[in-house]
Amino acid sequence: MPARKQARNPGGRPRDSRVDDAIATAVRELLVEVGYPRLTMAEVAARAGVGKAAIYRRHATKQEMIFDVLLPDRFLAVPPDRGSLRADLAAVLAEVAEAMATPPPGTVPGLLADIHADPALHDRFTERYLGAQRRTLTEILDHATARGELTTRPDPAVLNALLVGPAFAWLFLLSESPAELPALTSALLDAAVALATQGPPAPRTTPA
Amino acid sequence: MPARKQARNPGGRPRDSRVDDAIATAVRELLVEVGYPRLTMAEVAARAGVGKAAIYRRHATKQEMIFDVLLPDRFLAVPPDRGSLRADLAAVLAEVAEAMATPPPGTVPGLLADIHADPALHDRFTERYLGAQRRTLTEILDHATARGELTTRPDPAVLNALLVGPAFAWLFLLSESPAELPALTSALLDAAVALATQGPPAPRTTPA
DNA sequence: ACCGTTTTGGAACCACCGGTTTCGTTACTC
DNA sequence: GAGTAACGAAACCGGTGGTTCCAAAACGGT
Repeated sequence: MPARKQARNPGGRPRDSRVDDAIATAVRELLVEVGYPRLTMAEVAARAGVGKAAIYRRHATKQEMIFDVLLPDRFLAVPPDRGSLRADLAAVLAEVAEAMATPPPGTVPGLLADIHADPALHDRFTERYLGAQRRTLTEILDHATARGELTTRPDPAVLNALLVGPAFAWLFLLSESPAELPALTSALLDAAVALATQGPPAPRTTPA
Repeated sequence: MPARKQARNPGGRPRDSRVDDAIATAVRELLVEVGYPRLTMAEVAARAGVGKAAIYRRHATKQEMIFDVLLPDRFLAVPPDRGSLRADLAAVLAEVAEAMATPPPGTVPGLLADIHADPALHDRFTERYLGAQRRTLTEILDHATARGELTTRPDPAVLNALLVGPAFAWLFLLSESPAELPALTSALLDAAVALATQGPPAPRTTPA
């Protein structure tokens, strides 16, 4: 049985918050140095200067440890209304792009593989990350609709895939440089907003 | 030192091709049943009815074994000219989408994580997969340019990210159903072709 | 001041994994 | 028939994830 995540204190020694920070820092450093598959719990403990027991008291498994370090609770807050559909989408897309581009290249795919392999992790990811993102996009669409910027209201999931997907493929499938991400997302946003305001493209004249 | 991949026979017992098939089948089955991270070489050997030595005689590591099984040499052949930009793009996109959607959900992210962690694998992936895809897209753009379907010629890597990315995110980030992939890619193609033929969208009137 | 509770770093422990090697056997070429 | 290499099976090794135990230390309640 994995260790519990939250042991409430009616008494006894409180947790040392510097241990939490040391673990998180060690995980981030080791992800950069050895990559996701070669990260070991023993090395995290050694790097952080803590015992393995202190780690397992906070995180049940290696996968959850990395998940917790990379996706803290305060991920994707309520979106501020920036006055236009494009600005709103640019803000959330920039936040997602930065979250994907910050850890070393193999980290996000590795974490996704573990998420797909473990139903419990998959559920946590769905609520914490996808749910928040869906709510954010829905709110952005509400604002755009109120402004009259939309001719049709797209499905949030489809919109999410269309916006985040290219940056995703750019970084992890093509292994291209994060430096060129802003240009890619900017062009993508121009195209998406143009289509959304002009209505869907005319049906093609040549048969498929 | 890992075992060699190709030991040519001037004499001696030839390789049993049924062993190759048994290994590939076992890998595919086990990927479905236990997922990428929990696939073990011992179980592949047991499932295939084969000794571990026979596997390592063909594939140097577990990562390369899965890579070889999932991305055989004959991946992405020369693209037939289907007469229109949309049809050409639809053909290559359908092929890529099928390759991503066929193995179980965690497989592609897991393989990508290993590819990013191992420079040798990364090189093989870049030439075998990305190189072929880049050549295919370049050829498609040549045909479209000759037909006068393009106002500006996009960069193949950007085009690749814009086309494949949404399907990528749809399957592995959002964990949505592969059944709805054709609708997603079809709408995406309509939009992309409309933009490519009409020229880039008009610059936005509201400031960013 | 004392006691019970909990966390601390450190170390030991276990089952298992990836990878290599060895074994006797089998199938093919020269 | 001699030589060679692949075959299935099994043993082996270093290392890993995860669990548990330990004595010391830090806190709240009384």
